[in-house]
Amino acid sequence: MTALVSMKMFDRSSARFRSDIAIDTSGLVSSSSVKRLKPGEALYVEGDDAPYCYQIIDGVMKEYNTLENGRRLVADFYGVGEILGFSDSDRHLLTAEAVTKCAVRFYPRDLHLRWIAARPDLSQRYIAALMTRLHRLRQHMIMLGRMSAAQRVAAFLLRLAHEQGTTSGVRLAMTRQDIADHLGLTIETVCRVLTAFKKSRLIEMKNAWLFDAPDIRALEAVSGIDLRH
Amino acid sequence: MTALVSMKMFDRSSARFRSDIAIDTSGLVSSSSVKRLKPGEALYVEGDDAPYCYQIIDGVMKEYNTLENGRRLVADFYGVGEILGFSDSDRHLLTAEAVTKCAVRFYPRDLHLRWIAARPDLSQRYIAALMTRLHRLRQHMIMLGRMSAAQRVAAFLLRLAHEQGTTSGVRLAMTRQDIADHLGLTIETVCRVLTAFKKSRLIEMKNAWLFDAPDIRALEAVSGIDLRH
DNA sequence: CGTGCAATTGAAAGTACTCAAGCCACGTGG
DNA sequence: CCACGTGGCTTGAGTACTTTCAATTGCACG
Repeated sequence: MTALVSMKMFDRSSARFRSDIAIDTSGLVSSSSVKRLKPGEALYVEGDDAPYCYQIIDGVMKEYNTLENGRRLVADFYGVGEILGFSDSDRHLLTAEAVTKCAVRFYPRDLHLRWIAARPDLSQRYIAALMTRLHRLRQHMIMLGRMSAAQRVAAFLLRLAHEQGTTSGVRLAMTRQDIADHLGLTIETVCRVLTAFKKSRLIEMKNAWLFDAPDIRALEAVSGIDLRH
Repeated sequence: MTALVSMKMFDRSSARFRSDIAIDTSGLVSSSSVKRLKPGEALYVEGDDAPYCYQIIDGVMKEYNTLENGRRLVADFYGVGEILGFSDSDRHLLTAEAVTKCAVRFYPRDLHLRWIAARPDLSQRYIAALMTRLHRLRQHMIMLGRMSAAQRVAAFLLRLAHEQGTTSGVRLAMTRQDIADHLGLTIETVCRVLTAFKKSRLIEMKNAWLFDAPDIRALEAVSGIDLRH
């Protein structure tokens, strides 16, 4: 009865569902419940108490925070198997919201932490998961600090293709605004770059939320970095 | 004989030496040694094995990585009491280099981890330290993704003033290039912004490495965000 | 077949970057 | 003691890229 979600540290080569952040929570399932969310519905809000940890069972979620000037920064998008809320203090530092229809399992946060603290091996795993997230953030910082709009969008498309394990029919679950806020760009710039990619045959789009990347190498060349380790 | 360096989670109001990342390492001192570094000297290099953890005894260090295109991103600067190398996997993900003359204590990393794993309370602290660093990175991401050059420089100056606990004679230990690479700007832009700040009396500079901020409020207004929690 | 939201496109403006030169403090060697 | 070289900082001019503001188009839904 161990519904193990293995944690593949620093191995994104086959991370179809980004299981590198996932943690084995089988021992906690007994004390968990499931919540369903409609697109746009919030799971928790910045500043809220953080009594629970959440694991995504189905759908895509995003975490973001809103700045004083009304601008937004989407910290990251999360897919099936990923844990949310585990890296915050006792209050959530970000808002989590459903991008698509979602189902999440949740269980008491203190239980999660106590349960982990009691088992050194799990502490290690937990620490490793935090380090993975730290590493991801660093990669993202490089993007925000040192890459052009085209490079950022290319890198983002590559990430999606990679996660979904395909180069044709890759799904853009999030809006252009979400992408823009994730990449530190405006929505218009995202559109323009996508249009430029289409014109130069780097990608093809059946509709606004589905694209093919016929030549991954070319896209990687545009992105200027490769995200493998 | 407990030379405690307390960890003040999420309390930077009195973080003169950013002790929020510091960890009590008194139990490890016996198995540690001290290394001295000249400015520009590397403590470890990206890709190196990570057999040690380091605690800064004196001086200022920086961690950065270099990109394919030769550009650089300075992840962060670290002062007395802070721990380096603890948040990496078994290989360093960043290069650490002395900004000023430095002294660091170092001890075996696996010992550090095993020692921590054996004590649940310390696991918690370690996890908390990782979360603090995660939070810091997020703050920095906001800067890189959503703030103008002037806002970034203002925020950086405020951080230094805050860490050094003074508004007059604040020391810029790092070069303009380091600052630029930390803020995701060019060296020229950093200079121009500093000049603009001088002209508008937001700061005064005796020389290139020492500044006064007579009106912190005004500087905070320019930065657009305040870094308190 | 409207209505409304999201995406796209265009034109103008602004911001930060690139390249290039000048400045200044400091250390070295004649 | 001073010319010279070096490294880091500053400034200027021109350019490229991204944003802003303003329509327009496209698509899903009632």
